[in-house]
Amino acid sequence: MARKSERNQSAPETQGTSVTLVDVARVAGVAPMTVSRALHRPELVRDETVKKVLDAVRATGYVPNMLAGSLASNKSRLVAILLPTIANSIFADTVQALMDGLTASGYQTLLGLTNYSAETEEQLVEALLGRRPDGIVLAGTNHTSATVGRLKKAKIPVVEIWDLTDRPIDMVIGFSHEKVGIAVARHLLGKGYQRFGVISVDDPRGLRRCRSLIKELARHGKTDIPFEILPAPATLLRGREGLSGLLARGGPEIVVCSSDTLAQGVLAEAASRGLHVPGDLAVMGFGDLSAAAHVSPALSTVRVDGTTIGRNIAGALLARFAAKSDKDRVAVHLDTGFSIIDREST
Amino acid sequence: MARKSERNQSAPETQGTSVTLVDVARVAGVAPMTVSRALHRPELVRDETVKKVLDAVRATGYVPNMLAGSLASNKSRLVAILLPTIANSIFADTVQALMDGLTASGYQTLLGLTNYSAETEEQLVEALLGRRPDGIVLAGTNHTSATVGRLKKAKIPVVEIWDLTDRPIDMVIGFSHEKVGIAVARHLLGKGYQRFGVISVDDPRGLRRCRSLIKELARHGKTDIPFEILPAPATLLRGREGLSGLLARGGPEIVVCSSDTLAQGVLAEAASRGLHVPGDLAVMGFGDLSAAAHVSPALSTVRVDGTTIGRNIAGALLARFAAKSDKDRVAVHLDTGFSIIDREST
DNA sequence: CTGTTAGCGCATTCAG
DNA sequence: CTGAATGCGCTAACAG
Repeated sequence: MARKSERNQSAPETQGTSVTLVDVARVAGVAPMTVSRALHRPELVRDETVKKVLDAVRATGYVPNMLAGSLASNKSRLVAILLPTIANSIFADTVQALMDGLTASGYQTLLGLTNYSAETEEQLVEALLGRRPDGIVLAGTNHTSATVGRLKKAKIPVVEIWDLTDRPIDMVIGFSHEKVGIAVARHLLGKGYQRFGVISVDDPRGLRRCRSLIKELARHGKTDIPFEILPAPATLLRGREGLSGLLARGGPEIVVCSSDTLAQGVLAEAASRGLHVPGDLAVMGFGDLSAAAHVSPALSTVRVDGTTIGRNIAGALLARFAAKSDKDRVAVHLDTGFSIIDREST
Repeated sequence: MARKSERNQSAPETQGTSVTLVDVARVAGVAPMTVSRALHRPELVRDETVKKVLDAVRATGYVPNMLAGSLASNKSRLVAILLPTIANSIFADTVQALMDGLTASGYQTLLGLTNYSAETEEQLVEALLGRRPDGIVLAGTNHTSATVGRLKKAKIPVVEIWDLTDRPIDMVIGFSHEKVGIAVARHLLGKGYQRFGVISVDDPRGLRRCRSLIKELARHGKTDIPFEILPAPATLLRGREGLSGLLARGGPEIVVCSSDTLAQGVLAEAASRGLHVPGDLAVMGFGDLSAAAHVSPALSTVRVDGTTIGRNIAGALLARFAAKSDKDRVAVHLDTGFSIIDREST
């Protein structure tokens, strides 16, 4: 069972069995270490030698084994990202920008889907940590204590996103869902609305936005707000169901939705019932879906800039990766804010 | 710089520096190999010993280093997935089901976004192959020859999805976009439509569906079909723009869209212009978005069951992973089909 | 059922 | 600028 490589050097790309650094080194007529350097730190190697190595790489079809590299260097160039779901994800823009930033710097992405379950998240964190990622990104700030413990012990940069907390595991980049609720309530009250309706899917952050809204409304004397909670994830159908539910409970003037997707469903249901938006019914959404505000000229929404958030996350991680000493470890606690886009002119 | 572990065994979970198998073995009073077995093949170890090991694992906070494990065993338990984009992805259900299936079997997912570029895909494949994934999933069948070469040399299961081809790299699970176009054309002609309009984003598969439709219409004497092509990715705004464009070129009776997202945008634009669907304007979409068919009771669509596709992909990969000899390597070339859901009763 | 031996493929460290 | 030695943490294969 001779496994040492004795491939025919004159027949390039002929074998499937793994080509190693040693093979490349032999073909190039240099030491393995020189190949490694030529590939990763070419400035330390004479141009001529680099060229020989590169030719040998092409000739052999060598693909560096990053498992071995990561093990030896104790750096994986891997970032784990944990999201609730990929369906209709409000995180889409954030993830896109984050991954773009990481990829541009040579990092790769491990994805895990928690399905809104802190227990699932715990298992995923445990498993993903086994890959020794250089950093990890988690949606939200609500984790089991075991998860938090693991993460703190891992001694790698952790970014909790799309939320804020006073007791972050490490870094936080997000905004206050309570503030969103309050801001929306005040905004709508300021516009003179009297009869409210609220629709949310059963997502922790969405619920907090809506509950905060309802609480703020109560503070202004508006109580017993009809509130429809539907199963996650948010879909257009859920939005339609939500509006149907609200209408059955007496039609509101304004419907606030926990997400743009839901709001789109509400618009669809309104259209099919012949309700004019915003004349008969005003609708407010929430999200970073690029086109959300364009669904209907009449749809208002809370806009969060996912692309910027994603870039900031990538930036925060890359800065940490580049940090030499702990002195360089900037603390990131970023309130990314949000804005209310009001399309209405009632 | 002593790096060998000499942690205080009585102070559990006290250190961040990596706990290794050897540490656990020492605490448990067994050999390292026994720890490995107790963790991965407990049926080969006496229950009592397993228990000792598990206790030691908890006491030390050990997290197995899968980089080392993968290197030694030549199995990474990693699957790479390459998609065009994560935004409004028509693949969402597919990916969700695929990842669920893989996760349930202990596999983890490396994600890469190609942005609809075969060159980007090529670079990603090269980089991801460095992690030595046990399998790889690619959206579509259009790849650079370098990509194909790399993939074939890698000797791992490859699944091309959401399309069909006569010359697959390895396995294929998808359907014919040409057939979709033809089927839609015939269906709509059969319903008596005369004036067609088509909207697509600049996505290879979407374009093929639409071009096939237009070609089939031509075969039936309908030529010069207005065709709006907009920049990817598909958004609601693109749909609105598309309809505006078509209306400027003389209103069609029926608008066929390359995706449900686009169709939703068309519905929104139609609503804001006071056009009744399907009375004034019929709309046809395409996708696997769970709620798409519920946007409007009047929206027709081509339905592809992404969840089933995802399950099949996971199944095909897992079967390959389990295959002992090449004899067990089932060839998978699966036409998953599609169906036309017609909501209209003109 | 458990232990021992020998690497997996690479990068760190030091010598030249 | 290049090379040689050493080991990252784990598991396959074999021995007991």
